[in-house]
Amino acid sequence: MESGGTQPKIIVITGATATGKTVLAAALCVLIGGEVVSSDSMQIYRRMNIGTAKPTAEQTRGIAHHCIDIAEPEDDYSVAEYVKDGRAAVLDILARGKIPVVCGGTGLYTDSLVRGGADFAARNDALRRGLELEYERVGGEAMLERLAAIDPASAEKLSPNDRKRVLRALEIHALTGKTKSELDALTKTRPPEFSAKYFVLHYADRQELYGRINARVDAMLAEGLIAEVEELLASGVPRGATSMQAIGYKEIADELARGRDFSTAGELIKQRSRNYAKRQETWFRRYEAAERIVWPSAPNEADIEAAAQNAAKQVSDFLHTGTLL
RNA sequence: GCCUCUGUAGCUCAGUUGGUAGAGCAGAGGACUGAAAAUCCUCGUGUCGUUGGUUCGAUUCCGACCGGAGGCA
Repeated sequence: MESGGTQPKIIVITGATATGKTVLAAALCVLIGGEVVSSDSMQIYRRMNIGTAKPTAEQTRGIAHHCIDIAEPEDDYSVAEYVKDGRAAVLDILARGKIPVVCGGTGLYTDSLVRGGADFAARNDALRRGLELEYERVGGEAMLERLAAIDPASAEKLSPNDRKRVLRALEIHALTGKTKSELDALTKTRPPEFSAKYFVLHYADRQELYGRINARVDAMLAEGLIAEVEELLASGVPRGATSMQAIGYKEIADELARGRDFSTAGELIKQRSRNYAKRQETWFRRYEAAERIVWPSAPNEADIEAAAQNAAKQVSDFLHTGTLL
């Protein structure tokens, strides 16, 4: 792979919710002269602070954080925009001679940024609406058959119930004349835009993770998550907005409209967060070359500092090696 | 005290006109290329409340008992 080696190098810190990404990223940046580029699909939105566990002033430790608070909750932000915004932030950091540390739990955002490239068609709302109506009318089986006729490779991997993906594949074809599998193949053949060193955070066992998540949800509720959601709704953010699909927000919004039983809603939020963390873990399995950081069962400041020191050393090795494939 | 309904998977409930049972949710695992904190796929043995009876055979029918809900006094 001698075509590699010219890509700018960046660092990635990821892990399921509540694994301490934010704190570690800041500690690492302090040591290596880095700046954080968030790859979190919900911290993007302004006025959504408590429920997205946005880094607090003392957590950032004076380190610049990019791609946070860059959209309004009523906007429907997406990966497409993120790749642009994140890329711009990374290049800017690099241009200033600093090290970009991409930190966040949204695997698609992280990997899309690293991979780069924008061969795909941007989403087209009018077209998508039409496809959705069509899906309602003829059903998933029929839509999947339609996809199979033009792009059998993609169709084979999808379930007729996976509405989003079936429609997106159809949308890509309608917009570009090319199939999704063709475009996928294209992006796979060319090297990623950035050469990234991944660190993935874990707890020794799942129960530990779940306990952390549960405690964090309780803390969010205590810090005023309900009021935060009420304010968003009062200011006119529609309940169907992408931002309102965030775990913690949709459950509270539902409860505000219904019984106002916030302890039940809290349990639901914990459960959904646990489900989400599991999905994240599944996603991270693909990072075979990643450095895994496993926390001791009750990590304290010293543990975090030690992990940061260790990571800093690996970052330095990474930065000084020639080509990495 | 009497009457009615009810007791089946961790939870909510289906069901078997008698041949030992199945959905949703939870849980576990997996996928994921511009909506991703989203979306989707796979995995279901549990004394069918307890105990007698009828029967070749009962979770299913009958009786008693024990929980639960409602009604009448």
